[in-house]
Amino acid sequence: MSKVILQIDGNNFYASCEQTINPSLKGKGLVVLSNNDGCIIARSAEARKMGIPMGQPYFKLKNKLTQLNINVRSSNYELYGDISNRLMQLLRKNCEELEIYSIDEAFGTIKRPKGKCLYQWGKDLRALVYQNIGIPISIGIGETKVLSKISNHLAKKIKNNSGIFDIGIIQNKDHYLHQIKVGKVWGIGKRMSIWLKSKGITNALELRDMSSEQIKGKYGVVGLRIQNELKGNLCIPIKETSSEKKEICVSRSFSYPIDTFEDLNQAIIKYVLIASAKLRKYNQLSSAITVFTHTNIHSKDFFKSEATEKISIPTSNSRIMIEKSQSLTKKIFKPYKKLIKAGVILHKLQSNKYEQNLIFNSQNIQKDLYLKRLDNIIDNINSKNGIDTINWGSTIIKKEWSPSRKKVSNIKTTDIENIPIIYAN
DNA sequence: TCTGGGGTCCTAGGACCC
DNA sequence: TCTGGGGTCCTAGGACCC
Repeated sequence: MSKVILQIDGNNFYASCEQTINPSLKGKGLVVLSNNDGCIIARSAEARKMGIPMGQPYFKLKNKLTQLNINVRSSNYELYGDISNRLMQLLRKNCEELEIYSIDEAFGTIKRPKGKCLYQWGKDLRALVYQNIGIPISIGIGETKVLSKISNHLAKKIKNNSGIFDIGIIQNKDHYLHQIKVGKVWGIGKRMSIWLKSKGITNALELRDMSSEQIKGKYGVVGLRIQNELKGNLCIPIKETSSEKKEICVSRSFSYPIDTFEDLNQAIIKYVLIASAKLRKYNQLSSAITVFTHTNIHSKDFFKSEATEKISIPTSNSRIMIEKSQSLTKKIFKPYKKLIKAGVILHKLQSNKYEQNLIFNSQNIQKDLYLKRLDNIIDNINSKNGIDTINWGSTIIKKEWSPSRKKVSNIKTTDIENIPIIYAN
């Protein structure tokens, strides 16, 4: 028995989620848009076949989508998050280890009975997931993360293999690695691709067999690790327990450019509240906060601005965070700049297990406790009734610049009223 | 007119220390 | 006036991921 790495992901995840809660969309052209209905971030298989590209701005393709009769949805992250949780629970039951890598993707491990292909095992898991969650998945199997990623890619690419591929059982992998373009290898992005191509390296096979010295010289341990993984040596381990977050970022594009301090300030306060609520949810504290904003990145006079402040006593308290952010917002604001986006980053996160008390000032202890209780009450109410149910006075704002989601599916799996009814024959 | 949001890891270089 | 060598910690920024 030897351990193998599995790489499992939901096919066209956001589109599949929309199809699951609204089966009339199944088998049809469908795209899902990013926040603010900006870009296309997911496509059903049918939309893909019709030639709709990924990541393109919606406005450029609006007419084409209408012509082709393709359905359009704004993203509904509450729904996708809920389906993702259920998917991961099911995968965890069926793997020995599981690392949740993103909303639609996980790495797992299982033991391979000596010399045995895991095709049937994958086929059973796939059927189980489809039956319970309603989402089609692909399964890639290999000796390392990089190889299991390639396997998953082949699982999708090669027809008639039911979304499963096991490269780990193949002795001579050259034939398959040759088919994988170097830019498709996990960890090789745009920059590294350009450099590799300039050295005559165009596919995964050539990357595996190129000079280690050369890649190490240019990209250090990062490059070397990818090459080693291609050779079948495990260098990037499975991180089973979802390690604590290192930073939390909340940022949004506005529905139209803003240029007043008041608008920026209100946006930042709102993002600070969302970020500090997340921090409390993860039982963490932060000791540094950054706020940033910028104008349109595609414009000639692109302007960006950011500022950071340390927090001497790590906290997750909304009010303290708002106070800190206020001076930062003043720093980053510049008049007459057409700002299209702003955000907040909380960093230097730590567990709240060892939270320091304000031992030097008994009045502060009282105030601290009071603020914590207030945060808890607001969090509880908002988690049950929606993020905006109770808000701080400073965030009661004119809403026009808030990101727009015109085509959001109004069905939530978290709301019993919205659960689809299925009639048995 | 309109181009997402949220992360991680690594490295170089500065600040500081002895 | 001359001004070493080695170490750590922190930060900004690059590159990558989904």
